[in-house]
Amino acid sequence: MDDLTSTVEDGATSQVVLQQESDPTLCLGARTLCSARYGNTTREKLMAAASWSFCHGGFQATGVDTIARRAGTAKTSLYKHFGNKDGLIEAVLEREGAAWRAWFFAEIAKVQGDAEAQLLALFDVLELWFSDPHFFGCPFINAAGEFDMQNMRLRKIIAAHKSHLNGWIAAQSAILGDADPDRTVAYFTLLMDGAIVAAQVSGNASFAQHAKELAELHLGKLRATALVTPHRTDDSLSHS
Amino acid sequence: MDDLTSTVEDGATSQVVLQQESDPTLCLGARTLCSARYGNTTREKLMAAASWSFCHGGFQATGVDTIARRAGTAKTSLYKHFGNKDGLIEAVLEREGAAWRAWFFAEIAKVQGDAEAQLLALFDVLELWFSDPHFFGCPFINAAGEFDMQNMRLRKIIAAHKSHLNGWIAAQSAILGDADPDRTVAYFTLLMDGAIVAAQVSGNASFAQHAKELAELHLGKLRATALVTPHRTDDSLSHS
DNA sequence: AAGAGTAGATACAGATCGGTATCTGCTTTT
DNA sequence: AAAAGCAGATACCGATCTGTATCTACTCTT
Repeated sequence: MDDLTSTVEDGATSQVVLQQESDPTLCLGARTLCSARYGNTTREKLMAAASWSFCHGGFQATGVDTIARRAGTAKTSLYKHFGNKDGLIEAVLEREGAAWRAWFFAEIAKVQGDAEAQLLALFDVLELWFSDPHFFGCPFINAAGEFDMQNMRLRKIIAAHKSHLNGWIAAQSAILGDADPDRTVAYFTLLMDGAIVAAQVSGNASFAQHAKELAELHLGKLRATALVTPHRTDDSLSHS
Repeated sequence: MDDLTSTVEDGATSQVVLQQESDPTLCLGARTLCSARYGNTTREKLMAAASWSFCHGGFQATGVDTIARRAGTAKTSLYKHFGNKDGLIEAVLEREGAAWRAWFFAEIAKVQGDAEAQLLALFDVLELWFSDPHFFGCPFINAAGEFDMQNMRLRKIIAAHKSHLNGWIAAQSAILGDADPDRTVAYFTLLMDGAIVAAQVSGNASFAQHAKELAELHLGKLRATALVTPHRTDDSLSHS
């Protein structure tokens, strides 16, 4: 709680993130994207069934009949609630994304330490995620591969998800005196996406630790330059 | 002395790779996975149409009728040649993988320099790939997200593709005196997969350069520990 | 010239796809 | 108690899916 509070106060973006993400109805007991706990309403049952089916069998390959049957509801209820299959997909992605972020940041907040420790703990939480037997990769990445990226609705949802993550990373790196947070965000995006895909394809969760090692290399260099020039830009550094 | 020749002679694995990959019928004029040049036979036309359709619209969402229509052939010919849709998918993945690797290593070989320069040039070639307007991500990664990884045929094809890449990376890092090539291979797998996914999702090819920068961090540390006596740490690098 | 192999065209099969219409209950609100 | 709304059940729609059967036409080999 202490670490979480200080982090939220220091990072303006992460404050917004964590406040938006708090959803008591989620009650994340498990850690995978496909196993967020849902309620007993028809809508919740449909989203739970759809989430599991989409993550496990793909979006396009999973039919609405399968989802309705798995949810124990009527197909008509699915269309009354979500309009069409695309609406269901979007609702599932947004909900699972919010549930994942809530779990992710909560796990990170358990770790004690400064901003650098928090940033590195990110990869330990990733490894926890990869180790779940129901880990099927990141639904957002899978959706990006399955659908055309010209799909603007999908682009928007994925961008919002990444924006939450990037905001937190940028805030943490700013605490460390990072003169170029955008670069650090790009590095972390690379390492996270790479670890997710590599772990998914190989079935080996240890890629999270390899990503952590590469992140340590960057943060180590960051710390060295931050100590030398606390509030200087990179250009002035190269001329010295 | 040709760089390619020396590289092949030095790395046992890469020698096997490059010899296997040489296929005169491919004649790669373009650089995307979906645009390997195919012949005029019915089988070639089918594979060309299937490759483009699968990469552009996904594997499961693309029907065999669409492929046959695009190829200008009869659907019966498709089933006579490939048995079923899965056979066609596997043939396309293997062929496109071989074509991509042939193009990839040929582009790298154009770069002059030692093994470290070659390893870093890898990311410049990736950026070239990302910049292609017909870049739809890596078909192997997309297939991994779309199909269950329990699919053993698919696992085998993807593993073979990755094995080719990993063998070359391990050989190059061994030339540099790397005491732990497996670690370097894991790092490069991470960086390549991450760059591919990040570029695909964001539509920004510059992630290849960010991956290159992270690789430079690792290779720099590698060079320092290889040249300096083993007890020396990397902290001396920061103020040079 | 005869036969074999390849490929095109067409039609079809059985299943599933996304999506809708209709009707019957049940619960909640007023 | 009456009204309103939600959800289940069923049947159905047209389209598309993978895969097959059949028949014809062309080319290459012997």
